Amino acid sequence: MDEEFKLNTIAAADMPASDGSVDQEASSKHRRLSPAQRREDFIRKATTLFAEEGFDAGTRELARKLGVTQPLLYRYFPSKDDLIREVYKRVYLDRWQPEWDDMLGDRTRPIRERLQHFYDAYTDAIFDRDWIRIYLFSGLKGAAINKWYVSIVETRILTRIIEEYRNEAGLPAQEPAAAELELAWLLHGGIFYYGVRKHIYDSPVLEQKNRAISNALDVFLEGIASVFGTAVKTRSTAIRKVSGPEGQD
Amino acid sequence: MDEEFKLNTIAAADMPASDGSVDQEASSKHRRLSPAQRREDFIRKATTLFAEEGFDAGTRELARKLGVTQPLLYRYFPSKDDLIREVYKRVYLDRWQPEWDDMLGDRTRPIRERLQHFYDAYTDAIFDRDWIRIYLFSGLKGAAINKWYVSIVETRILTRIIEEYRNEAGLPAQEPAAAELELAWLLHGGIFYYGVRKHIYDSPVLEQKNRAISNALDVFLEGIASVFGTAVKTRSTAIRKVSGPEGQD
DNA sequence: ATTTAAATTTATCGACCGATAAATTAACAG
DNA sequence: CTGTTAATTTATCGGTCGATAAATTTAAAT
Repeated sequence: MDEEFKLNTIAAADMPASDGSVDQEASSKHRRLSPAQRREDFIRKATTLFAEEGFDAGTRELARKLGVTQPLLYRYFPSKDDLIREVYKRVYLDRWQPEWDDMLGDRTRPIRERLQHFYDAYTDAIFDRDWIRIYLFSGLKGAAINKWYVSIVETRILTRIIEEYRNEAGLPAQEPAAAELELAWLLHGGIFYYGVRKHIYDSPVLEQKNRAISNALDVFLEGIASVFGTAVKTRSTAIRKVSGPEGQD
Repeated sequence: MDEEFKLNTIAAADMPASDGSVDQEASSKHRRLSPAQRREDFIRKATTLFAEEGFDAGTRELARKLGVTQPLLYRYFPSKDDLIREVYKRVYLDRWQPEWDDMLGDRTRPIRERLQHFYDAYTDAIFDRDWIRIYLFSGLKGAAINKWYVSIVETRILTRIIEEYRNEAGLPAQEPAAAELELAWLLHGGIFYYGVRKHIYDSPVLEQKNRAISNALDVFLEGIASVFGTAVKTRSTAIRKVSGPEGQD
């Protein structure tokens, strides 16, 4: 893990969409694009192609989807691996929102509210077919950036969740124990798996994502309160029933 | 999902191991194996090869690992896809233990004990590098057997967990609501993700798997007890601290 | 020892892969 | 309209893929 990665600091670049299956545009036969635009299109289409078929998808199919020929790719990227690396960057780096760091640590608000706010926003960003499939494909490939990102999740999200919980519960501040981190992984992995079921298994999930998260947080916070032997005001609403579509309160 | 799958009913076949990187055996140059043994070797080695490199791994590399030539494969399998289907069967069907069904429904024991027993056994079977990687690779490929298995998890494990919890908590028996099932997925996915971190991300996890499961069950059962507005004796041990390696009780 | 059946290898095919070089053509400057 | 630059295409190479056919070799039967 020598290569250095750096999380997004500003909003991702916003360029024209061009999402159709074969981009032949309106006008004549061979339209010319600016190098920046063409390069952007390659990365964009490569992301969705690799997300669907894996990184073994062919460069010819990619070119076909862009309505260009295959060798053109090599005017913008020295090799297919370089293209893949650019896709990694888009997925892993550009989608991270700097404000997420602040959301979890904002002690002016109760932790329950912070967690809901964070996971609503975080899953809005990552529960995306392209993102989650590229994430798993790259994980299976053993890509360095995947391992790096896992460590980021641990330090910037999970460690913080434990720290903030201990603070709110009046427990002494300390480095989270391995077993405590593992509990944070339980929550995080449980929520993440919602996205896996939806976009990898193509399985039906509870339609209201925020409901699923809300219930998950209730269970988690009430659960660790009991397990830690501490009490913390956690529930967002009055105790009634598991809030789902059938009991629309 | 027209193809019918059938879960294992008896223990998986037990044939000689042959795990070395290149099986050239002791004796002479070209050893001949019985068709059954050779076929078995192909499936076995294909499982670990595909688990590592995905289903795009070449048939020549597979043959090389077995110390035979590539066309020999086609004497035992009509096509590579047929070999892959056999691998699927081994992973998805043969590892399922029929007794798991009974474990969760055995009302002579408290639900906490049943859950620990089940997840200890279940994860012993599936937290295996070959299993979990083949599982995700096939999921990403959209294999029918993967979707089928997800439905099996839902009906045979998660639905039952909710039913048994409701029973133990004295709640009226009823078809689990979608939001309740989603909570069971939270537990299941959280536990499953332990295996993903270990075998897909190659990330360090809490060494004692049963500890991680035990803590997960404590949080889950205490949590839903609060959320459901019910109380159920759940803790396995006295309330002390999150049981981890540091507080070895 | 000879014969026979089948397990295994050698040789090869057509398709596709990533990549390179050279020819072409669109767009723009004057 | 002409000339120049570079975006794009055409043509192609060497390698690998899954798969097939034919030759070979092992092992067992007689």
